[in-house]
Amino acid sequence: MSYESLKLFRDIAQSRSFSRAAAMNGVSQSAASQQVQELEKDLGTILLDRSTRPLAVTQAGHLYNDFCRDVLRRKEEFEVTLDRLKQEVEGTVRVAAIYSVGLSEMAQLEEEFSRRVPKAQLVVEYLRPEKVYSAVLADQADIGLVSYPEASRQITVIPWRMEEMMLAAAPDHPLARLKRVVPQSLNGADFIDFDEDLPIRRDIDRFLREQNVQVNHTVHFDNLEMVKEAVLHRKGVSILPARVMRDEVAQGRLVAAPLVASPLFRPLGIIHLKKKHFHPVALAFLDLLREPEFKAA
Amino acid sequence: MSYESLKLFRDIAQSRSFSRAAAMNGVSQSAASQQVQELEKDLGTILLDRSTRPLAVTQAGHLYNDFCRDVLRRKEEFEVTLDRLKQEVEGTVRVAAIYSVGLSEMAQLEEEFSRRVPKAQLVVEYLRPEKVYSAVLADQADIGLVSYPEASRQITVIPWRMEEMMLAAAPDHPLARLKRVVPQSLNGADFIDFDEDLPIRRDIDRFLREQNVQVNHTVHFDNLEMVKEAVLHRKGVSILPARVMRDEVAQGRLVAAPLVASPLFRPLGIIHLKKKHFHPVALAFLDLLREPEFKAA
DNA sequence: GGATAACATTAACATGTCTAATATTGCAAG
DNA sequence: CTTGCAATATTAGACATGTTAATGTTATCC
Repeated sequence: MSYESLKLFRDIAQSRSFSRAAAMNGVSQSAASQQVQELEKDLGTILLDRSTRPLAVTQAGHLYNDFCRDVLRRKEEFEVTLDRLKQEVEGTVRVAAIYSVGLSEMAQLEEEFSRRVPKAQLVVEYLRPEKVYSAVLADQADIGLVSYPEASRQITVIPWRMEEMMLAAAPDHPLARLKRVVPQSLNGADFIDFDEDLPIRRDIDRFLREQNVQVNHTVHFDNLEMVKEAVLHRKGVSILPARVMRDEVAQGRLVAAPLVASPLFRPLGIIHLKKKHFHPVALAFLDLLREPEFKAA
Repeated sequence: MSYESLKLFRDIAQSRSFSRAAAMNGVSQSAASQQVQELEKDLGTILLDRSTRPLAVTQAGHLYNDFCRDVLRRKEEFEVTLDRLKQEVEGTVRVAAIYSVGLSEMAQLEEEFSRRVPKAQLVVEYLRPEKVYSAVLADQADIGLVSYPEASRQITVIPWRMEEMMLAAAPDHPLARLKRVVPQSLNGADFIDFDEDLPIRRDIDRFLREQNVQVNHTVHFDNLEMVKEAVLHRKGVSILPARVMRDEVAQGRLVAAPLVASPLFRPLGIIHLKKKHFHPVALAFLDLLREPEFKAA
């Protein structure tokens, strides 16, 4: 049995002709005849009465014809539903990102993406870093955007961009007058930290140690936004990615000074399940992410 | 696609294992794997996620699984309905017979048949000869029982039995005293005829002519029962099949005397459509009809 | 009763499907 | 992190199934 056979029988029963139905289905009359004979042998019943012209459909033939119609209709239904699902799934890219990738950045990305692939839908969710990992692991997000990305058994990392870190200070802070900062300038300054278990904290600590700088550790937070907020409120200085301060700098509420000598970078990465099969739309989004424009932004 | 494939996929999805489902369906694990791969290629979608143990059914996989279940259920339903139809149709033999085959004869046949094939049903309809032919032609009867059977383009004849014809007379008729009748005894007798267009009439006329007998034609009827009735009422004598007079002879209401010299026979035949496909139960009935017991009765 | 149009039959052939053997992969235990 | 086990994937060749083209048979019409 095959869908072609079902359709063929249905057409034979409807047109009351083997040859016409065979032609309709692009097979020879012989094939049609043989298929029905085989079918009748299997069922142990005559379905069509060929001893009259045009042929007659027997009672059992009508039952089988109804069966064919029902199955073919159900198949159509399945195919339509599947297409809808494919459209839905394959037209959507689900991204989980940490807050600090920047909303304006993502808005720009979304705009460009919908321009290039108009039928696609981009769903971005902003989550705390560990939630980004679990969203990707649970296949609730196709792609994750995180800082200091970590690969694991199930997760693959694609390096995305390196964000330059700068000294962050309130405009009226003494250090704010410096256009460019040598690390030693920070000696003894009140410093706003990240929590000790965060990779960014380890990176900054390493940097300060290498530069032989001793800062005055004051408060610490588990996320970048709170650190920035604290700097804004003049609780001290910190070292933050330049890009996340862009708005505040433009508004004159914050000063970002490049670190001379040895610059410091925060790596951002794209993570996804190793086993993930990306559909074309998702691949298009990945391509977009990796273009210089967005890598550099 | 085949029902086996549908069942296989359903079992894979349910058991969440290729190998178990393959074993259940009596095929190799390799075959199961290949079938699903082919299917996924056709549909352009992943149905099962094998990168986890046990495997996971994707959203599309669930859709397809539902489709499989529905089709298989519909197939079961069809098969049950078909079996019922077969039981109904193939368990019934429809017979159309002329009146003069004899009710007691047929009752005996019915009894014997239901003893041999208990699940079978025999439907006998008594009709005038031309109605028997049209019932067979219209496939309203599987088998027809007629005298002087005539084959045609669509009808096949199976000779059934030859019924000996005897002189029929009322017990007090002068000819009733004869144990055996030579045709010449009939010379000048009042004779009750069949209508001229009936084969039995032509047969009797030929017989009388061959024997150089001149009878006195009185009334004529279009059927055997009326002729017998007329003889009973002493309107004259006639020549009738011995068997149809059995009851009246036993009751002493009629005398049946064999015709010596050249006996006369009425042929009975089984007729059916040339194109007819007899099912086993019908064949069993035909076999019964053709057994010596019923051929000779 | 012969012509013709439809269905059946046959044999050669192509295609698809299965099995057996083997490679690869996911997972869990050491 | 490696190793072993169990599950799935891959491959090639045997086998079955379905198709075609040619030809035979049958129903119907005139």
